[in-house]
Amino acid sequence: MDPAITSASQDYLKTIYDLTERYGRASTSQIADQLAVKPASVTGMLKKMAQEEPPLVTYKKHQGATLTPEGKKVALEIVRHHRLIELFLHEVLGYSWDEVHEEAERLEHVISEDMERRMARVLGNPSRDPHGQPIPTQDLTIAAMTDRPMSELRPGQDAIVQRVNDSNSELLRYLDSLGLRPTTQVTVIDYVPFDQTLHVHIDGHAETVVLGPRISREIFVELVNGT
Amino acid sequence: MDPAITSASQDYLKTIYDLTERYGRASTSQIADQLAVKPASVTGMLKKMAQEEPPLVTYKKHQGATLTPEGKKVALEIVRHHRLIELFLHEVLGYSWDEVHEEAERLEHVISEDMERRMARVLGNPSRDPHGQPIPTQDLTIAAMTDRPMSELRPGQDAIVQRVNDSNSELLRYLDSLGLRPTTQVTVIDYVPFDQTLHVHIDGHAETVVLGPRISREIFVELVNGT
DNA sequence: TAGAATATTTAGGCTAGCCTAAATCGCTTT
DNA sequence: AAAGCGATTTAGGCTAGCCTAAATATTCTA
Repeated sequence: MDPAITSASQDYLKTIYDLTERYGRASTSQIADQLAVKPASVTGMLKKMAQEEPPLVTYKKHQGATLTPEGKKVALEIVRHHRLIELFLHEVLGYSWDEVHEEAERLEHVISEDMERRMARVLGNPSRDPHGQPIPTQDLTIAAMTDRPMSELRPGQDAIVQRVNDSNSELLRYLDSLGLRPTTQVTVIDYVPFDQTLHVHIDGHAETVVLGPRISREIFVELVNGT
Repeated sequence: MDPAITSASQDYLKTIYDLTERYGRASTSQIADQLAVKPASVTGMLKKMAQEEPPLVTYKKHQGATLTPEGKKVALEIVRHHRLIELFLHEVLGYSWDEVHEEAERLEHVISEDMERRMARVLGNPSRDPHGQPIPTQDLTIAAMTDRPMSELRPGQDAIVQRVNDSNSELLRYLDSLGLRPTTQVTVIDYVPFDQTLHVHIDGHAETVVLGPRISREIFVELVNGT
């Protein structure tokens, strides 16, 4: 048994993938934050993972971690598990979109490849999870996203919500109460640079809502035509 | 965090429950066999589990382990998980009855009570798993079985298969090929004391099959009327 | 009742992942 | 160039679960 790939290392790989997607790099302290462990523990774990055979991460002191191609495969495998499970829980077992993440976090490490394929088939080989996040295909390629954070929108622009980060269930419940979900169309009415708030009209709703940057940065949208 | 109840201790509790049901007691070496660990490890683990607060097992040297009421609750919880998952995999994801056990062994430790209830509802609060084993109810009571091992049948007796042990997938495939499943009716044609084989007619099949004691002890049947 | 079988104890070792605290290193930014 | 922050190292400790081997104890069975 060379590699093992424990639950803990799967979490590290997933986190590194995630941070790299979102911020371009994965620093020790960011990883520590996300996994709720201490930076010293992360350093130790990264060193160990980098010298496994085959190595799943590349680690250079003071420069955080990068996934090797094999590491990225493992990460995408877990991401595929996670998102398929989320959709499955939503579609088949009636979970709401704010309840699926926690359950998926535990299940993603224990389902077989067979179960993964069966779920995918029952769901019709879906391409998005309940939050609009793309699901890697069975051969572990993931659709490139062309959307942008809603925080970049400015007054007059129309956009359609594509996806939302899934890990904050309180945020998800709030967005749901506002009617902000994938496919929802929004129009920016106003932007206040001082506190970076967007005043947004949500399609089908009378009232305008005000979104701070902590929220608008977690929502990704696609612009509508030439706005 | 007092009790923890790790995956490992759940496995011990389930095994003790199982052995007690089947053989009336759970000895150290039986537990060790079932869990594929060494007897010395079992002794250590049982001692630790017996002195937790609250204790989940009662342990007396050289007399194996017994479940306390709390321990039995935990065991039945896991059994309920296991059997619901097996049925769910079979009904919803199209697993055959010999494929479900292994997947359920891993999933049973990580699903939430919420997921358990949702699966039960989707399945219509079922009372039996794909092997005919009774599923504990949500309040953790389990139907008392009145069936007997097929090995006790004698020539002339008619019986209906109720349930089969689930852990040997090779056996399950073989039984399936014979048409021996829950609800199947059988008639005993002959019994050979020398090697304890039963010669059995299986309803809907022309040929008589011969079952050795290793097989007939794993199948539980209900006698038909006064045979 | 003796020997066989089963169980226990002891002593030590292992992996996996975490933790702490304190010291130090190195990059970045004035 | 110095300060400050982030990262790293070191040294030690922890839990959970296993393992081994050998000695001993108990219970069962012939």
